[in-house]
Amino acid sequence: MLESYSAKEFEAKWQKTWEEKTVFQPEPDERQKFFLTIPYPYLNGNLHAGHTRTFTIGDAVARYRRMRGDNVLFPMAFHATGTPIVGLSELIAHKDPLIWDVYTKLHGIPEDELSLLNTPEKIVLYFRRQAKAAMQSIGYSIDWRREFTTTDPAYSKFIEWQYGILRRLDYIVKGSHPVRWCPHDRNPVEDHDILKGEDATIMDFTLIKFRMHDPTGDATGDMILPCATLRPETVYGVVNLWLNPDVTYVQAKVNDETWIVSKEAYEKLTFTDRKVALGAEVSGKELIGRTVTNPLTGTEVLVLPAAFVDPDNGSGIVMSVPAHAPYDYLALKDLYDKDLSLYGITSDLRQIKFISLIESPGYGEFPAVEVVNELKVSDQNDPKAEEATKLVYRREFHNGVLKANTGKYAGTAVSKIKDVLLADLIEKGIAEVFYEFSEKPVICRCGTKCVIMLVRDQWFLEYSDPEWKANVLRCLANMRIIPPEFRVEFENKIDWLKDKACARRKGLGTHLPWDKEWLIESLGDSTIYMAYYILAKYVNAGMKIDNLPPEFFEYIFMNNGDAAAVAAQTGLPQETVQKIHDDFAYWYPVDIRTSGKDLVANHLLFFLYHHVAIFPERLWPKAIAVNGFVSLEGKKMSKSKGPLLTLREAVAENGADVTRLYILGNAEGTADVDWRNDGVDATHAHMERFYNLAREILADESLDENAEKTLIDRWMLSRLQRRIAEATTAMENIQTRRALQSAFYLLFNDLRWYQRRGGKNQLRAVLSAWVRMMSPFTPHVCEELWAAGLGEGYASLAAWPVADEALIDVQAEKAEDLLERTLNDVQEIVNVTRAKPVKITLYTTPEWKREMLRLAVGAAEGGKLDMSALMKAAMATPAIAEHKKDAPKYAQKLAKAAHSLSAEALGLDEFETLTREKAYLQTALGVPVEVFSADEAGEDPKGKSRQAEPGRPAIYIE
RNA sequence: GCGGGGGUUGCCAAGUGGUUAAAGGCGCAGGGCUUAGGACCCUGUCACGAAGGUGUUCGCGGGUUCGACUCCCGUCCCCCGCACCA
Repeated sequence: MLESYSAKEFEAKWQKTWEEKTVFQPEPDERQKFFLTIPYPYLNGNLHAGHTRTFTIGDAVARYRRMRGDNVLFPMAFHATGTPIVGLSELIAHKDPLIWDVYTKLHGIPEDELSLLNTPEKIVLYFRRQAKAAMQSIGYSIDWRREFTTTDPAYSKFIEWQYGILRRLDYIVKGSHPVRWCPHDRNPVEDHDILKGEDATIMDFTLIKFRMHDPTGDATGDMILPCATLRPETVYGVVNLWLNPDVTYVQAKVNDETWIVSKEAYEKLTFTDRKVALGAEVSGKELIGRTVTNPLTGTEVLVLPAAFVDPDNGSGIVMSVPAHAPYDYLALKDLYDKDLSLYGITSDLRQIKFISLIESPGYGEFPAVEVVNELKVSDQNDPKAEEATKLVYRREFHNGVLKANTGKYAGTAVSKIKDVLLADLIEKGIAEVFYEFSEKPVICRCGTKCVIMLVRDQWFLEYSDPEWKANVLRCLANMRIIPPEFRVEFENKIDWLKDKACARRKGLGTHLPWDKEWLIESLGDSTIYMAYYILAKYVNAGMKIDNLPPEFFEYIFMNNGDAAAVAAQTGLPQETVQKIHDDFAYWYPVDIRTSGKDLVANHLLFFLYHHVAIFPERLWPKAIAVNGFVSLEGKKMSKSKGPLLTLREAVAENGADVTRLYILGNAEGTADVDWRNDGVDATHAHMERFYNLAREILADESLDENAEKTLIDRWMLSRLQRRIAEATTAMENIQTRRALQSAFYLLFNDLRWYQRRGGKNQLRAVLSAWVRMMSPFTPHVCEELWAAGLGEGYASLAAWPVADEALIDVQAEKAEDLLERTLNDVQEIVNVTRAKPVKITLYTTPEWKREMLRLAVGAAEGGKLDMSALMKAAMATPAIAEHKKDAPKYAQKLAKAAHSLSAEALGLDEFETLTREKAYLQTALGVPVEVFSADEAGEDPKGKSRQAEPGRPAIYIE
């Protein structure tokens, strides 16, 4: 009896062996090096199936490269800088019920352990241990001598050095930017801090400053009525202003001006960089009926009442452009027959002429009017007014062009005008920017309504710098991007990237060396840390670098200076300094970084930016591979809401190899893997079959590899070469699914056919290649099998098989094809006729049809076949001429298929093949089988032999 | 809205101009394995068909072509990213 597939036992055994025998701890040598990195995980929870996918892809690639003879460095570390861990420790300390649930149920942490994690340090330590154990439990070939955490003091030293360089290069500048802000917490809010309004984005409105003259005539008494708009160009079409008569407005000192805005708007202004002071309240009613001056056109317009004006949106004052804005048109229309004398308005509002300023195809003068009529919007309170607004906005934005009445902007596309105009208006002092949420309200987890805060004197990484950008694009152009269609995505994102705030007040991390109040933002400290892996080995071995000067780093990483000088300055042995320097020179640059696709627009971009800024071109990264996510039974995984599958759970339930095989075999590239239990079970069953078959082969002492190779032996070896070639190509392109299809599933089927056809002597040779091909994917079971008699050393270090062209045997493959096709044809006839055959006769093609096919293939051109020419040639061929009765019919058939004619079928002696395999055919069909050539058909009761064609024997079933 | 990816036979998923009714897996059905089997092996799985055939399919609607799942145009739907957050 065979031992059963006991993954748990031997997986642990091999993991221990790898570690004890330091199998994956590379040192520089004469081999080609390969440095592979994967973004380290953030330590605010356990590793889950998403991490598992990215890491396992990386591990498979590392193992594959290793087996191809490269000296592979695959290190791993842990990310802890930033704010979430601090927040988490507080929530755990307070036993926040939601967090408690998430971490006990989803992350599977026992309550007593969780309750101890009440400081950031304890969390980091705990999850670091968990993560490492999880990674070891799935068998990653990581060099753990190099692990570190981003909160290590030595790492901080490295980050300080890096930021010193960036500062020196003038890539770090000061500026201000708007953030979502919680007034209660006095802190920016992140997505996961938000209770409601998570999708809200910050939109920049233009405030256009309409001027209300002081009735006393003193210009210093003028007041500003700022109108917030997303379409500043429409200032040319303003015919009145809207105020809500039921809203309380306030006067406010804003810098040196007096503004009138809604109370809500005033509150928002206090969070901007303006100097503000609250003045008297003033009701909307009082202002209605006054006139104001359009600051751009100088036109005087009336302030009118409208209910749609929301005091909590913009300034609470709206400019009215009825030609292009449905709400404005509707509100004005609503006033036509109203008595407005209580506002002192007696003029006929119908006299107000609309001003059209945008030309767009499909619309006339007043698109707003047209759309309102088209959608039958009744009034400003009709929900359809919203739809009408969006419709006009969309069409005008994309297709609209400014008309002559916009002066120097005439002819500009609406889509291009905003930034230009805004800059001009600001320059003229008649407009300002005002930030507003796209969705409201936005509520912080503490229950407070969030505002937009303008953070001043913030440190920025100047990613918009044109030269820096150009260098990153150049770096990208020389890189390999996998999958290739993601290259354009990278290009777009580089183009789009703006300056990024790189310092924070809160959280874990490294202080800015020149401004200690600030902590370096955590994405910014994770950009060139792959270089630090080289150093980490020495730090872990006891070297102290906490007080090392920049010169040390300069020498190690930039080759500036010399070992002797650095040794003298630092007190380190010169040998050590030299060794680290040489290690770095050997291992760098990064040969490939594999990552989830969520990091494309942030981390991976910064990774390129910082490498380009700091390192010389020869040390820029060589390749990036991007992969998709993992979903669970079709549902998106969520760390905070579930469902969640942790790496440890997956391995505990299914074993390391099955987990790896499933995750690598079910999707590749940016497609998501769907983790489904029935699929995992099926993978488990396959794994077991593989193991059992392999054990059977290993136990079979009758195999004689040196016996003369039969057709089926040659076929098997031929197929094996093809599978090797396919899997190799796939692995070169990091297509794990495709690689596994060939290396595992299809090869499995090939082997089944081989055995079914009586093959056996090559089983061991096939198994040897098979186990080696599977080793990057399912390393434990492969070690187990390898050690059971396939070879010396470790499967992990054995040579990846190389396809041997000489073993590709086209004849053997064609013969097997013919056999399989013939069996299928017989089967089909049997199915259709529902006959119970007692004897089957096969007739292989007559020679003249082969001649005819040969002629036709030669004569076919551009998918066409000239029948008369073919027949002429045919009749000139004696072998065909003898069959002139049947020849035209066959020629016709060939002509019909002219576009796909192939000489394929001519390369095989079908009669010889089928005769030789008669015994197998009889076994497979279960009845006696006779084989004739149609040229000597013998007894042919139904004349079936006439149907025989090249590649397709005629069949007669009795 | 912008950018990227995608919609294939019950499900997952290959396939980018002809050898494709369309790989492989799962599921399902039938048979075998001389007790059982959720183990293994074989067969079938779009429809019709008493001779290997024919018909209809690849989100939807058009077009190019001798020929399209594959190319072009339009349209609908789904997923990811849009930042200061890891």
